[in-house]
Amino acid sequence: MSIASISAKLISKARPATSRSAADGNTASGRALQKGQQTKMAIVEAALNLATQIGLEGLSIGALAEATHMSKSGVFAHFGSREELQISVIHQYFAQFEQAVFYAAMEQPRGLPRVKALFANWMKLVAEEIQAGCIFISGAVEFDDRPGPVRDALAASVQTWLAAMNRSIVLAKACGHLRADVDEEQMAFEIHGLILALHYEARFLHKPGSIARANKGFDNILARYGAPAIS
Amino acid sequence: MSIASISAKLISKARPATSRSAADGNTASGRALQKGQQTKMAIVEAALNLATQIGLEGLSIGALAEATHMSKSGVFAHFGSREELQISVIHQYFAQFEQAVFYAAMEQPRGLPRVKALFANWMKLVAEEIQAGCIFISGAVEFDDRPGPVRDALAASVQTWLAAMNRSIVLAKACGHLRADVDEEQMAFEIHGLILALHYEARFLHKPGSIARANKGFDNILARYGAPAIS
DNA sequence: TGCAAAATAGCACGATCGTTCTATTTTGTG
DNA sequence: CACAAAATAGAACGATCGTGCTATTTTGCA
Repeated sequence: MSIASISAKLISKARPATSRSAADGNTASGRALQKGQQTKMAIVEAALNLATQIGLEGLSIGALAEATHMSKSGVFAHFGSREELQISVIHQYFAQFEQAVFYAAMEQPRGLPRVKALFANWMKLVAEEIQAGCIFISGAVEFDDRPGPVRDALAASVQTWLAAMNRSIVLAKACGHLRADVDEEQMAFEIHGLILALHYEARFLHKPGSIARANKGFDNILARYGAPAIS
Repeated sequence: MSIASISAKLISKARPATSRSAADGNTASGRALQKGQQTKMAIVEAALNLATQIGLEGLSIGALAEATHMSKSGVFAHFGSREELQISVIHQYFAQFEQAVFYAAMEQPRGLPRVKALFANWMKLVAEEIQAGCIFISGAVEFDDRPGPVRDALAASVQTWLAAMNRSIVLAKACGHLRADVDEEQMAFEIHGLILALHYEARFLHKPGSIARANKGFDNILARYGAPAIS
């Protein structure tokens, strides 16, 4: 059994297939149409674009209706509530994140190369998000003391990703690519800090050179935690 | 001229003394009353408590009026606009931050002891803010693409603090407490990342052990950047 | 103790929000 | 083509928001 399948199972937890129609949920027979699903996907995509810029909380159905050239109620009917819309956006973002960062790195062999690839992909995404904004970061601030299903969905997505990152570090240590006394959680924590500092200093403070500093920070971490033979 | 005075001048940039009254600003003669200032301070303090929990954007005049047992217009008259209220909250937070983190560390001798004290005070504050929330972090997300005077005030406060932190590192290097080839900006960046990771993982994810990891991360940074004699 | 000014309250406004209800249009299939 | 179901639109609701306008109360000094 390959590591890829293990980690894939880890990160891609079952989510309820973006519940079909409105709140009451297709009471009638299961005659499956498709136009609705199609426009729903388009709405979620537009909502994701809006949410990355103004945040999940700033996302309003009125603005989304205008962006999609639809009526408010037309948009609303697809989700049944604003919370459900926000959760759909989170799932959509997670799917894209999973593809761009996680699966793209699974081509690398397990161990240090995969850890490096995960970080590189993560960096690449966040670097793009200096313009667009990252809802894993903005959402954490918006919902850090606002309990409910939106917060739960967001925290679950983030934790799934961080657990996958952590697991790749554990594997790298098991492969002998890291020092035997490495605290994997500690290493993951410090890497997470680099990403957050990049997002903060580049996106909010417009500080130049932040990308290079995050990369340098990762090199420093590897120099400390890497096995002497590899460094 | 002591370092303290230099750094104090650096961090405590002139701010316009919390402009007296409402928007039109005391058109009449300069007869100085005091009751207004007093209640205004109380309002700002209550507003800060609200803002740390629900964010600067979530801060509403109605909720603030209820919290202070005043009328909406009574609260509003002290600021003239919501933006001015938000700016007052930022200045208030900055003043408290300055006192608890910066000035409290100026007692330590320049160099590594002062850098350690600055980080320790910063950690102590953020650790408390795991419950309360930090508007330097939440505000950065809320205003990272919302230009205007509120964003300007927030960015100025944060940059003032980060510059002070940076300066203490420069001094530590000049004192020979850090390696001669240390990139001070890089070191400050990595420290900032530890603080952000702590806030994220502890406040949003409720992950235990985050405080210890941030402290360990700081030790790791010192081990890498510290002068060999001190380490 | 008066009296002007400051401080506060009360009320209403336009706008926007999420949501509900009821048409109307569009879709897919018998 | 017809017909039922799905998809969308339209209008309206109660609530909340920031803000302006007008009393009314409170304050501090002559």
